[in-house]
Amino acid sequence: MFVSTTINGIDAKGRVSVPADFRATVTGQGFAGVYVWRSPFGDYLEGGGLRLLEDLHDAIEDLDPFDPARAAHERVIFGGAKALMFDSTGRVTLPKDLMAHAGLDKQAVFIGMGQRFEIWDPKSHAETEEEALRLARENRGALKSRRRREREAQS
Amino acid sequence: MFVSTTINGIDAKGRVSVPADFRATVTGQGFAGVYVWRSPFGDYLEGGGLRLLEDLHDAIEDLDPFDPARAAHERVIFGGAKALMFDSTGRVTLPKDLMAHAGLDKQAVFIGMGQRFEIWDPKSHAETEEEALRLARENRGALKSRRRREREAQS
DNA sequence: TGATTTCCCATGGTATCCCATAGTTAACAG
DNA sequence: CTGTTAACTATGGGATACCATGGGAAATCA
Repeated sequence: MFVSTTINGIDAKGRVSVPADFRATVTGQGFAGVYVWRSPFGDYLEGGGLRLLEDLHDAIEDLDPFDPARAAHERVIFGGAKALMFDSTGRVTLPKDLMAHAGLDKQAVFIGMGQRFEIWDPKSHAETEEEALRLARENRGALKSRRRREREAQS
Repeated sequence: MFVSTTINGIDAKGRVSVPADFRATVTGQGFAGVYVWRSPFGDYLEGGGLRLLEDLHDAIEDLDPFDPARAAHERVIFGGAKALMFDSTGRVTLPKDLMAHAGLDKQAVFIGMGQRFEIWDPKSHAETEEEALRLARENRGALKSRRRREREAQS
C-alpha cells in the first residue's frame, strides 16, 4: 500500500528517487519499477506497480467492448503509461512529456493513495491541498464504517 | 481494540514507546507498526493498525470513482498518513512534521479510542479532557444499547 | 561525432539496528 | 507468606546501514 507524502529532488538528467517505502511495496510484484501515466483529471501524474496495472486491465476487460469509455481508458492508461525501471539506487528518469504534463521542474511530490500514487509539482500541489482537505471534511459522512456498509448491503 | 490512556516519553531522536497493549492489538494484522496522521479536527494525531487503513480503503472504494470527494479522501487519508514501524523494543520514531502539528515535545499521551487511537501533547490534552467529559455527559442518550439498536433495525 | 541515456561509484546526513540499564509485574519455590 | 528469579516494559546511547543525491564513464542512438 502506498502511504504518506514525500518530496524529492529532480536532477539535471530528469532523475528522481522513488521514496523507499514506495519501492518496497512494488518490489516482489514482478517488475522492478513503476508505471506512470498522465492523469486525465489534472496536471499531475498517476502511477503504481505491476499489480495495479493488472487490476486495471481486469477492470477494463469487464467493460462492454463497444463502450467508448473502454477505448478511452485503454488509450490513456495502456497507451500512455510508461514503464520506468529503478536504477541501482532506486531512481527513475521521468520522460520529458510526462514532466511537461505535470509542470515538473526541480522537485516532485509523491502522494500515496492506497493502491496507487500521484506525482505533483510542489506549486500546484500546494494549491490543491487545501481544496482536498475542505472536500474531505465536508464529505466525511460519505465514508461508511464497515459495520454500516455490511448492514446496508444486506437489505 | 485500543483502550485506556498512557503517557510515554519522547527521547532526543523523536522515539516513543507505543504502549504494550496497543502493540498487542496491531500484532497479527500483517504490519508490525502503526499508521499515524494529522487529525483534521485539531492539534493532535490519529493512528491505527493496518486493519483500520484497510477498512478506510474499502469505504473509499465504495464511492463513485469520478467523485472528486473520493480523490480528496484518498489524498488526505493515505497521503497524510505515515507508516511507523516498531523497532526491536516496540518504539516508533515520530516524524518532525507530525510532532509539530500536535505540539509534541518531551511526552506523548496515547488515548485508546476503540478501533483507532489518538496522540496528544500532555498540555493540550488536559485542556481538552474536561471539555470532552462535559460533551459526553450531555450526549449520553446517543449511545444506544445493543438491544435497542437491534430493535430499531427491525422496524 | 555529438548528444543522450544508462550504468557505476562516491558522499553526507539521517534513521535504523543493536546492545545496555532500570523499573515493574509475574511466576515460583521455599 | 516471602524472598528470589524470570520476563517484559520503558528508556538511553553508540554504531551501522540505508537513503537521497551528485557526478563521471561507458554505451546507445541519430
